[in-house]
Amino acid sequence: MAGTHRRRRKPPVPYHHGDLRRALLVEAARTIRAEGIEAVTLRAVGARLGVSRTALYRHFADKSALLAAVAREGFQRFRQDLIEAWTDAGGGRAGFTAMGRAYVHFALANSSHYRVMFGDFRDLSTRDPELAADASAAFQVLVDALITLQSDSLIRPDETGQLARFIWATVHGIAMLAIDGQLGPDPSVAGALTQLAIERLHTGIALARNEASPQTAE
Amino acid sequence: MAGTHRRRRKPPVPYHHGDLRRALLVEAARTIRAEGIEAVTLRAVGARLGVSRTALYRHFADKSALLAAVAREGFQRFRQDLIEAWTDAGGGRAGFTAMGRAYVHFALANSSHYRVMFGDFRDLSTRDPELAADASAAFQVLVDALITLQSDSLIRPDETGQLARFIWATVHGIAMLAIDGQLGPDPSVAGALTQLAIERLHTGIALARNEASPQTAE
DNA sequence: GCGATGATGTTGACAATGTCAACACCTGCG
DNA sequence: CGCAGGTGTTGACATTGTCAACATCATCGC
Repeated sequence: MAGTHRRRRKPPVPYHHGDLRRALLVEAARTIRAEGIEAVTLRAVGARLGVSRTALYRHFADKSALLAAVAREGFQRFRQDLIEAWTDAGGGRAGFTAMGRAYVHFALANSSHYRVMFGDFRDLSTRDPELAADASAAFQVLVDALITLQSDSLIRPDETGQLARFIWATVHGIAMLAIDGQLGPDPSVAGALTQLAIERLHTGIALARNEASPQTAE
Repeated sequence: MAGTHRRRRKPPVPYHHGDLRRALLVEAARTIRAEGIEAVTLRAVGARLGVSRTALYRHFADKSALLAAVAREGFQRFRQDLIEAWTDAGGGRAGFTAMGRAYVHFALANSSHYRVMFGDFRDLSTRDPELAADASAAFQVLVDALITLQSDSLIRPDETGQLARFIWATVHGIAMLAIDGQLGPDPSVAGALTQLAIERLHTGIALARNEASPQTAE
C-alpha cells in the first residue's frame, strides 16, 4: 500500500483532528440531550473527543459561542419540523393544528436543546448575529402560514406579526411550563393542553362566520 | 441608662445577627433585581451583610434552597398582584383583562425574579415542597377567576384546570419571550402583544352568542 | 526539497465558586 | 457556673472557564 499518506490534496479537511469544529458541535449537542446542559463542560466535551480542554478556543470564541452554534443548529432543525408539519397536513386549518403540535413535540422531545435555544437568547444572539437570523427564519414559518390563512380568509386580517407572536407565545408557554415541570408529573397533560390550546386559539383568531371583514372590531 | 442590655426576652429574635435568614432572603432578592441572578454568589451576599460565606448554611440547606425561598416570596407577591388586579377591576371581562396585564407587568417588572420562579422549577420544588404550594396558590387565583366567569356564563364550560393552563401558558409565553429578548428591542411590542393576546384569548374561550351550552363543541 | 508561517492543539496557571470539616463564639438553661 | 447547642468563621478542596506560553504540523514560496 501507499502507507500512511493520509488525506492528500483536500483543502476542506483541516489539519489535525479532521473537523474538530463539527465534532465539538455534535458532541455538545449529544451531551445536552443525554445528560443536560449542566453536563456540558469544556473538559468533558474535550475528553470525549480525545482532545484537551481549550482546543475549543481554536474554533469558538468561548463556551457561549459553542452553545450559540448548538442553538443555531437547533433552530434549523426546528424550522424543518415546522415546515414539514404544515406541508404534510396540506396547510389550512389542519396545517395550523399540525404545526402547533409539531412545535410542542419538538420542544418536549428536545427539551434541553430547546432550553439552550430560548434560555439566554439575548446574551447569545448579541454575540452571534447569525443565531438571530436562524431564530427569525424559524419564526417566519409561522408568519408565512398565517399569511396564507389570511389570504384564504380563514383567520382575521390582524397585523400578521403580532398574530404570529400571540400564537408563538402560547405554544412556547406550554412548552416551557411542561419542560420546567410546572404542569405536574403527568406527561399526558401537556398533550391534552396543546390540543385544547390549538382549538381555542383557532376560535380566537378565526373569522366569525357572519362578519365579512371585521375591521377594528371591538 | 441600662447600658447595652440589647434584646431581652425575645425568643423570635435569634442570636448573633438578629435575623440572618430574613436578611439573606432580602439581600438575595435585592441582588437578583439589581444585578441579575448570576451576581448572586454566596460570597457576595455574605459580604454585603457583613457576614462570611457559609454563614448561609446555618439557615438554608444550600444555595438552591435560598433561591427556592426567594422564589416562594416571589410567588406570594405575584399572587397578591393578581388578586388585586382582578378585584380592583370588579371581576368579569374587565377583571380578566386586568389580570392578564398584571401578569405580564409583574414578569417584566421583576424579570430576574420571575426567571428564578419559573426557571428550574422542577429541581427547586422537589427540594422545597412549600414552593410548589406557593406556586399552586398563585395559579389558583386564575382558576378561581375562571370559575366565576363560568358561573356567570361568560366563558365556555370547558374543564377549568385546562382552560386556566391554556391562558397561563399564553401570558407566561409572552413574559418569557419578552424577558429573553426574543420580541426584539422595542419594549412597546410586549405591551401591544399582551393587549391583543387578551382580546383574542377572550374570544377563543367566550361563549358564542348564539350557542346556549356548547357541550363538546367541535 | 526546504524552511518560514500560520493554523491547530497542549500544558500550566489562575481566579471564582459552592461546599464540607474543624474550630470558635455566644446565648440560654439547669 | 458549666454545659449544650445554635450560630458564624477559617481553611481547604474540587470544579469550571479562561488566558499565556509553548509545541506540532501542514502548506506555500523559494
